[in-house]
Amino acid sequence: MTIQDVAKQAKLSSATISRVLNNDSCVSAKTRERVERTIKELGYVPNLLGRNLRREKTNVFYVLLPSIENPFYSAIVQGIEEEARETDYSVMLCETYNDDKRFIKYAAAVRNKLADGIILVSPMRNAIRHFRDIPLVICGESDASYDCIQVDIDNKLAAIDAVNHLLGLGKKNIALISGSYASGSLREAGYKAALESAGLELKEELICKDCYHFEHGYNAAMKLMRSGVKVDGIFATVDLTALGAIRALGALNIKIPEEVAVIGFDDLMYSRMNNPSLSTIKQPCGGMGHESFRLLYERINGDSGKNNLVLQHKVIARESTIGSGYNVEEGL
Amino acid sequence: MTIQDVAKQAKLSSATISRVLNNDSCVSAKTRERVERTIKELGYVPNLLGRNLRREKTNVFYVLLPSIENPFYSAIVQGIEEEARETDYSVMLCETYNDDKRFIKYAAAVRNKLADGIILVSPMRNAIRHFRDIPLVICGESDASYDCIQVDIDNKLAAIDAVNHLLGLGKKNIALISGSYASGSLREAGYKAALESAGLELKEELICKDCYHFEHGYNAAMKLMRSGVKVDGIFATVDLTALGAIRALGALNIKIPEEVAVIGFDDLMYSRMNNPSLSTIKQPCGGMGHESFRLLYERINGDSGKNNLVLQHKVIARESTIGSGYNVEEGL
DNA sequence: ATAACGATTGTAATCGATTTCAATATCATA
DNA sequence: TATGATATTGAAATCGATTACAATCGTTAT
Repeated sequence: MTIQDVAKQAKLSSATISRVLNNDSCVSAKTRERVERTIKELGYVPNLLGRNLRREKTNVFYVLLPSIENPFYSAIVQGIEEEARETDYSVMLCETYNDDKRFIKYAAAVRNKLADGIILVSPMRNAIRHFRDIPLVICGESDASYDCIQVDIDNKLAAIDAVNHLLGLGKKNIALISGSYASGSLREAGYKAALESAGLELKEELICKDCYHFEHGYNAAMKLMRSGVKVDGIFATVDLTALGAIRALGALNIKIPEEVAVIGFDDLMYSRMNNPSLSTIKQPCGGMGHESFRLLYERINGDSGKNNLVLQHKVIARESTIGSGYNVEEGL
Repeated sequence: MTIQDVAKQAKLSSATISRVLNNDSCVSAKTRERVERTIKELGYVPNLLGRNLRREKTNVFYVLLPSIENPFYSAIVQGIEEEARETDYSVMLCETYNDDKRFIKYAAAVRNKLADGIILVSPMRNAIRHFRDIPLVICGESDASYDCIQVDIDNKLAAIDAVNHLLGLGKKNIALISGSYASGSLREAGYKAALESAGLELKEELICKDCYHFEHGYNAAMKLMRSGVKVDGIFATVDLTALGAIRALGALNIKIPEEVAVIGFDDLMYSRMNNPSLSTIKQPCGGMGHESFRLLYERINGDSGKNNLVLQHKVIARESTIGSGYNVEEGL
């Protein structure tokens, strides 16, 4: 069932069918109707390979993310999809597992004309080099040194806000549980800046690095609390490690937030479900998705100079810092 | 940069270049080498639109899932991707949000030759009809009435095992928190069967229906406990609602598992992180992914009769049923 | 030397759509 | 009626690869 079959059946040329399909140039109302009827009769659907080959365009974007396991990405993707729905573009999700082979493969797919561009969500630093020659937007984990369109929040400022929230509760011995990716470093910088502004001394023994997963946060908090150093607050640069830390504090029968207050970063779906619910920094994930799509779309369809965006974050105070002051049921 | 350019540069015909690209028929070692050198020199990559158009095959499978927000799917997808890596197939993830328009769109994409087949993960019952004429495997949420390849566990048996686990702990008043999708009904059937086998009376007031999210579980448990009915165990047909129930019990200062034991279904990543950690039924997600891919692959590349698979589930006992008998650190 | 054969390479058709350019139909005007 | 302008349609080239078939080359057997 091809456009030729439709043409034959309607006693027209394939050119005319194509014009109808594309609302193109001038086709008389009569023939247009005849064509549409025939198409419906035959149940014809255009072969997009043929079309895309001819048009040199697929109207598909790839969204590359490390893994769908991390629910933090879900809201970003949803934002992207919402925006895509307003256009004639489709979005395909691709897991990279931060594997170079995957990056190369998907970059090649764009060069091979299977997609028009890529939105790279939270990429590792070394991933960027594979995409230099490809329409690209980076969403999260941005870096001033990248020469491409980027959408992110101000991670340093957000970290300052998080630490200030703990300081505002009267905490003075605030530990950091951090990872060493691009925005991790910025958040660490924010932690240090906030302590300095408050006139507090920076203690190396309060800083735990290389923490990415629940277990890392658990172990880091265990070590901190058993080390004998005084700790009354913890800022974890991702919620996952904050949740691990809370679990460890619970195991040690330490009262949250009275003895130790905990704040995370990301606002995972599970952070409000946790017991105690986790205070955190909320990124405008939906907005980041929207803007990422929009910028890539504009980059490809004409009007766009390079355009980096910085969106606004928000402090979410829950039980892990303000205790019973937070109403669980209301939060649900 | 097309195959013609390579041909011109190497002073050969495009046919020969194509043969080299496809390890096809007989090309002399000398020319093969010359071609490969030229390809590398020019940095040529074949246009897959042209190739796929000619071959009438894309070597792409779509994996349709309701939303990546639910981390339960992540392990299935990972299994699919692992298996795909062993072949020359690519996998594209597509969110459906259980929206008919999405189903239609992706089914059309296969008819349009943008992909060769679809793995439908946990589809709603009404989704199937859009795919009747398309190479399809259903992964999870299977149903005897579907006429297509399916991979799943024995949901009824798994539910029986879950309830038996509670019964084994001496619980006698077991409530059900359930949703009404295909496997939800099977799990409900298992719940009833287990009670019957144990000679226990089925009490309608212990059954809460239409629960899918955390909030639903929370509200259901609240209602149960405040209703005055005696409850000493809860079986929730998905972990998300089990976690909600646990949160509610906590808010009511009810001791878990001494007063009420809770078991869920799915083994989300967060279930072991929860406080108390959640006992649950673990599905062999990776295996389901593997098998789904393999069956679709075989369906498309020849040797396959229809082939439905039932894989083995497992009971995971954690704090929410066996209390401190479960070692947290070990579980991490 | 030549026919026959296999190995290698080239020519041209093909996949299914779009689009340029040319051809025809339609209509108004002189 | 003839002319020109405009609206509508068709023929054929094109996108970039694959592949059936034909053509060429080198080698061996007669």
